[in-house]
Parts: sequence; structure tokens; C-alpha cells
Amino acid sequence: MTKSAKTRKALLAAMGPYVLKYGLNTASLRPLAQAAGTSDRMLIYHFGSKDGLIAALIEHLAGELAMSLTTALPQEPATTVHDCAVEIVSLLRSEPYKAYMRVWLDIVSAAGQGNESHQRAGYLMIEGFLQWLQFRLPPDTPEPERAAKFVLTLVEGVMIMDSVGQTQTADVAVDALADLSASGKETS
Amino acid sequence: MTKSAKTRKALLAAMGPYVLKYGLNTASLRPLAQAAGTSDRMLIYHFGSKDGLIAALIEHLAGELAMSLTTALPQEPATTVHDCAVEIVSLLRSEPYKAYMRVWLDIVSAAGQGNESHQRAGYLMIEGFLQWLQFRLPPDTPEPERAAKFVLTLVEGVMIMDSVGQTQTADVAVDALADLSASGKETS
DNA sequence: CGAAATATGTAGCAGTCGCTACAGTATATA
DNA sequence: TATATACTGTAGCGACTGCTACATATTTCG
Repeated sequence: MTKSAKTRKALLAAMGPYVLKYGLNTASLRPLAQAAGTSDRMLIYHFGSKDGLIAALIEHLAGELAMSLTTALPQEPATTVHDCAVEIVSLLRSEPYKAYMRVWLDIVSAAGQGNESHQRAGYLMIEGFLQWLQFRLPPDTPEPERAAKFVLTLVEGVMIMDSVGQTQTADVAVDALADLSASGKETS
Repeated sequence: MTKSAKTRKALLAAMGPYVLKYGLNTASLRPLAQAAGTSDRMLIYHFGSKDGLIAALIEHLAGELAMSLTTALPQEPATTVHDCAVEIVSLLRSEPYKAYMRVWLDIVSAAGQGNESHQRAGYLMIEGFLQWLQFRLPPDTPEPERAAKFVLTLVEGVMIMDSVGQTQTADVAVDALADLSASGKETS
């Protein structure tokens, strides 16, 4: 790795916590630079533009998140789809994932407003998340890909509910999943 | 209604389309004023501050949306929970609702970053949405409140998927709902 | 060693931000 | 009609935005 690439990585690592704390959409160069112990001048130098920096930050944080998720839960997958959803929601509500989810909603919002870079990044993050989730489902799940998409979509809905204080609605929604998936199985 | 209240309403009505087009989080006084045919000076005069204006805009748009939703779908509720979800997703993906959903994600994002005014507004919008949704469910739905929360949470997830270009994932998720709810029913 | 490439600090530009002081006009009320 | 209240235009303040010109180090390498 070139030295310049190492510098970039170090800067991103230093700015990551700042973004997790204060968000992505309202971030500006000078505060970011201060968090990284450098100047706006140098951020532009290393990342070309603010857009380049933001894209690099998203990639960095997405990588961190993906890495962290692979070891965050017990090796064994869940025993029911409902348990799987509960497990994931509980995880994403805990630190440090909560902060990542806030940034995630920033990305989603900007993507919705037409920011193509954010949209691409968001698309890929969902892809990765689906991949990860697929192997956390019960091994006997009939159509794991389909089930993963279903669970992830529901979980994303939970993130929205949480962010506006509708935690209880989210809880009920996840709970209702138990009824549905239970009705498709024999009683144990 | 006082004359000043009428002016406020007219201004909000003029700024609404601008917000629907360009988003809420990146809006600033001067462009908003231009869209309303007035000046930033007057916006501050009528709404006290930018925060006051944004809050009023959210309330205005939320009212418009709620009003529009009451007549947007056939009088008869859906025949299955799955149909209900499909109906709503299809509606929210069409104009003009698509634009409202983009603003909705702006609100969600800002609420997640700690904006209490946005969070309150978002909380209430979910409440209203739940109320509306509850009476669009099949009349024989066992626990309509619970089902409404479940469907709405899933629909919110669909909104996220859509905004990052994962429309197909959202489609599969909604489709998977058919399997689940079907498995709990007799085959017709 | 000396030249070339890389890295960094200083200072500032042109633009936007929310907001306000000041002055003035229109409108309503007494 | 006189006075108070509501409204609105002009102009600008101080802070912040992304970014850049210029000069200066520091490092790398033939």
C-alpha cells in the first residue's frame, strides 16, 4: 500500500467516529478536519473534493460495519425466522450499531433526493447485508434468499420506526412475525 | 381565521411543491422565499425562525398527505393482508406520493440525528398512518392494530429499499408476505 | 547531491447561511 | 383624523461553505 493510501486510511479512521456521532448529511470539511487532526486544505488534497471524501467515508464505515457484523452474533444461525429477526433488531439497536444505523438513514435520505453516489453505496450495502443475513437464517429455511429479503425489509422498517420514537410499533411488528411464521409450521 | 393565518397558509401552499421537489433537509430560506414569491425577510416575519418554518411546512405537507390518502384508494378494504400491502406500496410509489415519501425520509433522517421537532412530527405521522391503515385491512383481520403495525413497518422498509434502488428486493419482500399469510389460511 | 515529486501551512475568495436593524407603507381602530 | 398596529423592502452583518493560489517544507530517487 502506498504511503498516501495509508494516510487516507488513517484520516478516515479518525473521521469515522465523528461522522457516527454527528451524522453525514450535515458534516462539513473544517469540523471533519479538526476531528482528524488536520485541515480542510489537506482533506481536499487527499480526497479531491468533499464528494470524494464523503464517498470514501461511506465506504470506510460500510466496511467497518460489514466486518463487525460477521463476528457480532453467535456462530449458530437462529432457529426460526422470527428469532433471526429479533436477534438482528436487538443487535442493531445496541451500540455501536445504533450509530451506524443513523448514518445509514442519512445515506438513504440523500439517495432518495437523487444523490447517485449515495444510492450506489446504499444499494451495495443492502446486497452485502442480504448475503450476511441469508446465512443467519435457520438452515432449513425453504427459500433463504427470499426470506432474507423479507426479513431485511422488515428490519429496515424497524429502523425507521425507531428513529421517530415508534419503538413500540416496531416491536409489535417483529412480534407479529412470530404468529405468521408459526402458523406455517407444526406446533413443536 | 385571521388574515395573518391566511397568509401563512398561502405561503405554505406555495412552498410545498418546492419542498416536494428539492427536499427538506437541504432547503434554505432564500430559495423557499423565491418559490413563494416573497423574501427570506418575510418568511422569518411570518414563521419566527427557520425552525418554525420547517415545522410548519412538515405539518402542512403531513396534512395534505393525510387528506389525500383518505380518498386515494377504493372504498372497500383489501381482501387479504398481502393485497393490502401491495395496494399501499403501489400507491406510495406513484406520483405524487413518491415525492412525499422522499420528504418523509428526510424527516426520518433528521429525527434520527436528534431533531426533536422532526421526531415528534414523525411519530404523529406514523400514528395517523396506522389509523388509516387499520381500516384498509380485511375486515376479518383478527388483530387489526397489530396487523397494521406489521404491514406499515414492512412498507417503511420498502420505502428504504426503493430509495437506494433495491426495488426488486422490496418487491420480493412484499411478495413473500403472500406465502406467510396464505400458509395461515385454508386454500380457497 | 540535486532535482522531482509529495506533502503541508497560510490566507483568502466568492458564495450562502439564518437573521436583523432600519426605514417605510399600508391598514385598522379609536 | 390621529394613532397604533401590521406588514414589507433594502441592506447588511457575522458566520460558515467548498475550494484554491501561493509559498514552503519534506521526502524520494536517479
